[in-house]
Parts: sequence; C-alpha cells; structure tokens
Amino acid sequence: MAETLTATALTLKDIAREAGVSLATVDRVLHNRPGVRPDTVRRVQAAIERHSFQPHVAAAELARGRARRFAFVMPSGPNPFMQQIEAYLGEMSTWLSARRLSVETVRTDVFDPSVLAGSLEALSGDYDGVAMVALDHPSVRAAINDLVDAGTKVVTLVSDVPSSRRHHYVGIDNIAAGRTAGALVGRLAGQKSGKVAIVAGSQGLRDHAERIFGFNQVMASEFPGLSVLPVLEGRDEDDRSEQALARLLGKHGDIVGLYNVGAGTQGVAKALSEAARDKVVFVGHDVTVLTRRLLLQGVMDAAISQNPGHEARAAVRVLLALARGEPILREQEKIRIDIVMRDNLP
Amino acid sequence: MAETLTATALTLKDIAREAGVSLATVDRVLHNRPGVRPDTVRRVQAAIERHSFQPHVAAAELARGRARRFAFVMPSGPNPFMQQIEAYLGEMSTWLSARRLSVETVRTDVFDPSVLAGSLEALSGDYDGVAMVALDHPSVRAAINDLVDAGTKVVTLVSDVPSSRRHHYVGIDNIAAGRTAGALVGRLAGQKSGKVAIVAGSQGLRDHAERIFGFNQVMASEFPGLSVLPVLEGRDEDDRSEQALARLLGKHGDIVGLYNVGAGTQGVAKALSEAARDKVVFVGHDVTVLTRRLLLQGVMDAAISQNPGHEARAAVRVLLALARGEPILREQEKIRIDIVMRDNLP
DNA sequence: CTCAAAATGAGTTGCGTACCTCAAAACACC
DNA sequence: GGTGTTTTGAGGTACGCAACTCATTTTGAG
Repeated sequence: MAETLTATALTLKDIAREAGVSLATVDRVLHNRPGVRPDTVRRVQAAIERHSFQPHVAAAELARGRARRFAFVMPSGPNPFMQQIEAYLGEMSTWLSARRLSVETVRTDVFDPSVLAGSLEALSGDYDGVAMVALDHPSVRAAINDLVDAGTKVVTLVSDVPSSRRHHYVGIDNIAAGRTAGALVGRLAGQKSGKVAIVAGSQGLRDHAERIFGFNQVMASEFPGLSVLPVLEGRDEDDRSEQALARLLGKHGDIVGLYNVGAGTQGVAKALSEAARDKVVFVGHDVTVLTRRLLLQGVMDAAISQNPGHEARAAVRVLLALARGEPILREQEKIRIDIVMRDNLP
Repeated sequence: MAETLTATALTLKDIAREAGVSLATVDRVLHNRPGVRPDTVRRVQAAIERHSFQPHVAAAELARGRARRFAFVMPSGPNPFMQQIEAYLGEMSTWLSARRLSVETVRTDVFDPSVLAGSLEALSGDYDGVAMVALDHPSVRAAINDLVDAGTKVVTLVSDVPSSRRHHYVGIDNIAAGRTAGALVGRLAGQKSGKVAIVAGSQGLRDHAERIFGFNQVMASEFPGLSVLPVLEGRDEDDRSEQALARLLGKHGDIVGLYNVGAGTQGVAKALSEAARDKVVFVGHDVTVLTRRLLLQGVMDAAISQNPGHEARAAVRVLLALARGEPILREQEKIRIDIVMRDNLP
C-alpha cells in the first residue's frame, strides 16, 4: 500500500561512467558547449534519459556563484492592483534572499509604447529575467524580442503581448473573464428582460476589449431577453465613470445589470446609490479595499478577480525555472479566474 | 524609479567575524547545539539579525547529504478528489527529484480511527514530514502528537484535526464553503419562496457537518423565504443519494434549490433528470470529470471547489519549509474556495 | 602519410554550509 | 592553587556541480 516518487541518488559521475565518457564531456553536453561529436552527445543523452537523471538543483545553484537578477517592469501610475503585486513581491524577500535572488522593480509609463520600449532596452544584458506589464505594440514587441535574443528570459504579466517571442504569460484569459461576468450578471439578475450597462476604461485597451467581447458573447447567446447598452468609457476614472453612468441610469429605468470592466469602481458605486438603484446587479473586477467593502455592503454582487499574490509569485517562479532550465509547472502557474462573492472573500 | 529586494551576499564566515567568534560557534548557535554561553548566543544572534542574514538554502541543502523523505497518508477508497491529489503529486516528480526529495504515498482506511492511528505510528522515525487526510478522533490526535514529539513535521490535508499539535492545515474553511453554497443557491434561485434540499454523505463527517452549518446560516439570515428541508444522507454513494432524493422530489413539488455537500453527484443528477426537474438550482462540490460535464450541460449551476493540485503542491512546500526551518508563505499556501461555473471552468 | 583541427580525458578550484574532531582556553568550585 | 567542567577555536571533510585548463587522442582533409 505504498508508492514512492523520485529520489534517484545518481550524480554526474555516474552518468559519465554509464556513457563511457569523462565528467568534462557530460558537462559539455549538459550545457550545450561546443566540441562534442554528435554521436557522443547522443550517447550521453541516452544515459541521462535512461536513468531520468536530474542535476541536483542545490548543487548547481551553489556552483554557479553569481546570483540571479530579475527585473519587474511595472506601470508608474497609482493602480491599486499593481501596487498589490509589488507588495506581494516585497513579502517574498526572505524567500528570495535565502536563494540569493535579487528582484528589482522598475516603474515606467507602460502606456506609452516608445517609453516602454526604451525602458526595456535599458535593461538589456543586466538581467537574467524580466517580467513586465506590457502594451501590445510593434515597438514593444521588438524590444521584447531583442531581450529574448540577448538570452534574457521574458515573462509578460497581467497583460500579454502574444505576438512577441516572450517565454511565458502570467495572467488570465480576459475573454473567459468577460464570459464569466456575463454569466453572473445574467444569472443573478434573474429577470427575463431588461437592459444591461457596461462601464469600461477604454475599448482601446486590449484586456478591456477582450472582456467586453466575452461578456457580449454570453449575453447574446444565453440571455437574449437582456439587451446590452452601448459601452460607457470612463477611462478608469471615478468622476468620469460616475457622470456617464448617472446619465445612463436617468435615461433607462429598466436597467437590471451592470458590468464594470476596469477601475473607476468608486464612481460607479456612487452613481448607483445616488440614483437609488441598488437592485441593479453589479459585477466588477478585482478584490481591493474598496470592492471588498462594496461586496460586504451588498452594493456589488460579485467581483471577477485574479490573485495578485499568485501573479507575483508565479512570475518569479517561472523566471527562475526558465533561468535554471527547469520545466514549468503549468498547472501551478496558471492564473485562475476567481469569482468572489461576499461569502468567499479571501 | 527602481527598487531592489534582497541579495545579501553575506556568509556564515562574515557573521562569525562580526560577532567575534569562530565559525564553529556560529554553527552551534544556528542549530541550537549545546555548549555556548547564553551571552555568546546573544552576540551571534545580534550579528545575524543586524544584517538579516539568511543561510544559503542551496548550500545548506547540499551539505546535509541525506535526502528528505515525506509520506502522504491517503484514503484507500476510490475517491476521485483524492485520486486527483495523488495524480498531481505524480506530476511533481521532476521537481521533486531535482531537489532530492522523496514522497511516498501510503493508503489506509482513514475512516477507522484505530487503523489510521496505527498507520501513523508505523511511520514514526522514518520520515522528515507527513501529510495526512485525517479524521478528528482522540486516538488519531494522540498519534499525530507522537509524530510531532518525535520531530516529524505534520500537515493535515483536506480535513483538519485542530485539537492536535499538527504544524499546519492545508485545506479550506468548510463553514465558509457552506456559506458560499448557500449564497449561490439563494441568489441563483431568484425566487422569493420555495424549498431547498440538502444531500450529504453523513452529518457525522466533520467537513460535511461544517458545510451544512454554514449553508443553513446563510439561508436563515438572507433567504428567509426559502425553507431548508431535512438533510438527506447518501453516504457519498450514487444509488443511495439518488433514491433518497427521488423520494423527496416526489413529495415536494416546490423545491427550487439543491445543495449536494459531498460525493454521490451522479445519483443526484440522475434523480433530478428523471424527475424532469432541471429548473432546480443545483450546487455541488469539486471539479471532476463528472461535475465538469454536468456544468457544461447546465445540469449543475455551480461547483464549490478546492484546487487539488494546489493542495498537493502546498502540502509538499509546507513540509519542505518546515523541515528547513524556513518561514511559510501563508498567503501562498492558503487554499481558496473557488466558485466554478460553466464559463470559468479551469 | 602528414598535419592541423576537433574531440576528449583528467584534473583542479570554489561555491556555502553541515557535521565532526581535537586541543586550548576560560571558568567554577573546593 | 589545583581540579574538573564548560566553552571556544581551528581545522578538516564532504556534498554535487560549474567552469576552467591543459595534455592527449582521434579525426578528417589534402
């Protein structure tokens, strides 16, 4: 009734003996250094695979000497979600220093492609890995590819640049997030008919556009009785969002649901309460101090959330695994779309 | 615009010099070995804290020599959720062997206190850490405490034994899970009045009892119009659950919601469909092959889920951190209550 | 066959810690 | 002041690998 996993106590020396070569040759193969005949390479690799040999991480880490340096490129604005990510990076400091890893945070204007691209280029050569909140733009894409070509491991965070050659994306599928929001609004509203409002930062932002797309998909296919009103753009600002929504609420008396795609939550909540329309189902994004309060008060009904702590840690782990040449535990690093309601507030 | 975390390149030698003692003495302090004057201990600790020195994990690991052995004590029955946990442990094998960690799975009858306690005692001395799915019973509690006293690190998994001196619990808060289920059933049902059914494995199981408690709490306080029927006990078996539920559905024509607390999901779904009562809001637990299908078909409306992969990995990481004397990243190891609906199926 | 280039062997050093031994120094007690 | 005990120093070895040097062997081209 017992099963054992792992624990090969093999070392490089054993592999060398097995393959009938010297330690030096095994080392050359392992780090694809030149000067080994293809045939010999194959023999060594065969021996490695035969015993499914894994170099001892601790020994490798100790032997390399120099510490690994990672950079996190984050937006300079006062975005609470991004601040949470940075805070969670801070909480890892003990973990990081016990592994002799250094993580540096670089703040820049990620919304200006040329500024962002410039910041990325400035990092070249100094870091083993870079995690970035990036805009999808040709010059950013080029900067990312340059980093990759220079041997730096690159991870996109929260917002992806799929057309680049980045090694990994740590973040959610925003279309699925929008679909989830749609399903929640539709189901929680209950009614068969009525109108639904959407407040977004800007439809020009990739993640917002994707969320709206997913939301509309679900509304059209599953809640045909609910009609979606044109998207209000609030630029993630409280005042702007409030005014736009107040106007809309005044015009339509039969709004039963509201999806707030980005920030500006404070303004949205204010517009709702001042219009005394607290029966409207209100679904938004992210768990912050504010949305937590709104959920507890019953003003917000659900928040779609991506765990910032998980994103911070996943980015570090992925960069480390990439740098070490270890496989990535995809299941572990995947960021899930959390539905947060009052009773499962984290 | 840049901030740096960590990367003290200090070594034990530096600390020794700082404290004006030899390496041997620092070593004695670090591992609380005897033979050091209290005053000297303080001086060394002061030096360590002054520089917030952290021993290099890789070096420590390498120097230990012997590999760490962990045991996972799992239920012997064919529980799909537990099988998933074991499967995810299997996926970690590369990660484990690169760190020279061995994980052994021991299957036993965790529902029989004396058998479980016996299995635990049999592990004594052989392992650095043990993770277990445990029953809360005096003799189990005693066995756990014995392990702890013998220096073994102990983590309870999925089901806790809070009265024991186990070092950590990896699992969810079941009362909160029940509350979440209640909120979902209530909200999704929409109606102001009607009846709600509960199917559980047994009210004698701690986690089931806690879930029911939380569920009733929410129903009573937030959905006074919905009346909860007496709990059906299906012993987590399909047939039993089906028959019990079929009878109940026949008796009450106004059932609008159903909470399935444990397994037996297949039977519950069958009873619902054969009674042609697919309008009933159906909330259950865990994402398995079956519940995934039911969610996609619209038979189930939501599943409360705890991520088995996360639990498996968290248990290993916590055991490792405990064994190394490292701090635990509580935020990371916390198991969240996931609400899974069709559109955010993982 | 000759010679240069390529491939390989053999060896060294160092990473930072754990764990061990033995001798020397400091201390406590009578 | 002598004795025994406690505390401390000094040093060594080992862990598994990275990274390097240098000598030697093998290979292929002409």
